[in-house]
Amino acid sequence: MDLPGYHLQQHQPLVHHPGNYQEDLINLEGSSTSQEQKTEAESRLDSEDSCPVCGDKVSGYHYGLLTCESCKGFFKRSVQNNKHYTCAEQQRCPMSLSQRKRCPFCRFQKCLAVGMKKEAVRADRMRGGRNKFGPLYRRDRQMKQQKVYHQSNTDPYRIKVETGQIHGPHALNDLQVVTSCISHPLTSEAVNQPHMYTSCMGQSSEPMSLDCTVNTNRGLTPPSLPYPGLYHCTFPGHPEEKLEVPFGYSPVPVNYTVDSTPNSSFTPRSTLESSPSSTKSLTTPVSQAPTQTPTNPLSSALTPNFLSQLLEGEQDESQLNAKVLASLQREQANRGKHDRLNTFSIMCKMADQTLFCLVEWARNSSLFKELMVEDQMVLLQSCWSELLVLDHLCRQVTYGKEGCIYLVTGQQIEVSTIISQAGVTLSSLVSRTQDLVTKLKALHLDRHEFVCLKYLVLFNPGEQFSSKTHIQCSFCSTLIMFVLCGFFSALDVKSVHNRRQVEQTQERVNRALMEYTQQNHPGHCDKFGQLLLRLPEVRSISLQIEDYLYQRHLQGDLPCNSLLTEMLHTKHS
DNA sequence: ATAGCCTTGATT
DNA sequence: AATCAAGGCTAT
Repeated sequence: MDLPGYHLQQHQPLVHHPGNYQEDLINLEGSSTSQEQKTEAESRLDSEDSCPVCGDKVSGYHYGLLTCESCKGFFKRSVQNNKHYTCAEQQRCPMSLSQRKRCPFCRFQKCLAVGMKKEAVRADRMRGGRNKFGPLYRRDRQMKQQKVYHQSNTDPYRIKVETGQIHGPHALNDLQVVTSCISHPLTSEAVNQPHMYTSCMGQSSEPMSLDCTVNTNRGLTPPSLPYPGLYHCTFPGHPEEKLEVPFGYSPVPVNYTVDSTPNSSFTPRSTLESSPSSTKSLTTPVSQAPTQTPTNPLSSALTPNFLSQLLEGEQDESQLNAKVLASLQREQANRGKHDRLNTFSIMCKMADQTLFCLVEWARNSSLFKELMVEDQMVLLQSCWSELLVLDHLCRQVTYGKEGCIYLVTGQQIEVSTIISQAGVTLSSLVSRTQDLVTKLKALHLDRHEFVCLKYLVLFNPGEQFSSKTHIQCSFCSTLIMFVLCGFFSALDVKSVHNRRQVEQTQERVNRALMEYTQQNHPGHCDKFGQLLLRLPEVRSISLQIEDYLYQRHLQGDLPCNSLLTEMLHTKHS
């Protein structure tokens, strides 16, 4: 996240939406009678006037969004005094005007969850004046007005488009921001609107989180490690529409594009379709290459076909956009008014779903399937964040407009918005990622080259986890993988068993990339070298993202039950 | 510790 | 000069 994008570089999470993100996000208005509509309108007004934390009367914008006077004071005291609360119950205490005093822990968590920003509490205690969030408040107000206007003028059967933000249940730091900006309503209207600002701030929930980086949080929120172990049951957070999970038993890969148009070159194919031919060709020793030298497994003649095989697994972007967007909207719609995902959380969800798709992509790859399951897992655990970054980069190079980040949902967020709201870490990630995007755009990276880079990253036998530590650390992840995959035999994931096989595949892809660039860009003498030179930066960014996400995770900012969290846990534990 | 009201001061 | 969000004060 940026996360690759996700990173949000989330938490793209992006655009913020100033509006109420609660309402905005993904709201389906519509199907209600006039009477119901009136009720909804009333409740909407209520929610706009009520504190997203406790429901009390809002007194103005405080630390990022509209809240009541008491929660403002509570939040200020908590942050200024670096309070560490604990919950005597299950950390799910109800928060209302009458009960807000009962559990400061839950109240503070709620404050963070709805998007109150610790960084808005001044360390120097200077009074008066305005802070850097002033413009946000203004935008939020504008968005709300627009929203009201919109609501009163829209077809009831239309999905609202507000932009929601994403904030994590707790304040997120930087990433959140990124992510957050996601707009809320992820409707098509939101897409392509550079200013999705809206909801982030919204009182509601939106959060804008962004970086809380600095001390604010630390300590306030005990690390809540979300490992409910629910994973194996429903795999929450992942595209429900999937019928299969990665590594599923079924030979048929998930087909996102069931209803997709066949003409897209990105249209994914089922393994059933592709495997027969691809498997053969991929596994076939190079002997067939006529011009090839004995020592070179890859022949020029084979390259085109080889590359086309690699491209077969690529997913159609528009379908991916729609799928992720729909999934987020669905989740948001299923949440309570004050339980909406904040920007950071939305970004994390986006990253999580993207990750899920990438795992699926790998799993459906003929080359990857040749590896033993244990090695597949080692490789994925090792390169997942790099794949996310690469995926994000490709999206930006292909669809991103200048100064904007194109999210996996198809929405766009202005980089400046993210930077202005993100913390140091997140801003740095976004900047580094955008710099890389600029370089790749200059290189005119195309799909073939991109897919080769993905494979090079995937088939990197470089660092593996090792030994017992890994076994322990990766337990959750491994468990999930097994559940998802139906594998029950590989608890002893260590390093790649068949290193040579992985290396040979990597070399093969490398060779294909080299030949491709030489053949298709003869004028660009060193495009191949230039592309490879970007990988270290991808690696670096991915590691920074992992660190960032892990920190947020320790603060309890990451949504629970996500593959993303499990991957992080595996690596960091 | 809470929360309503007051003061402050950069921005508009 | 008016705003208004941030910090301060203080009765409860």
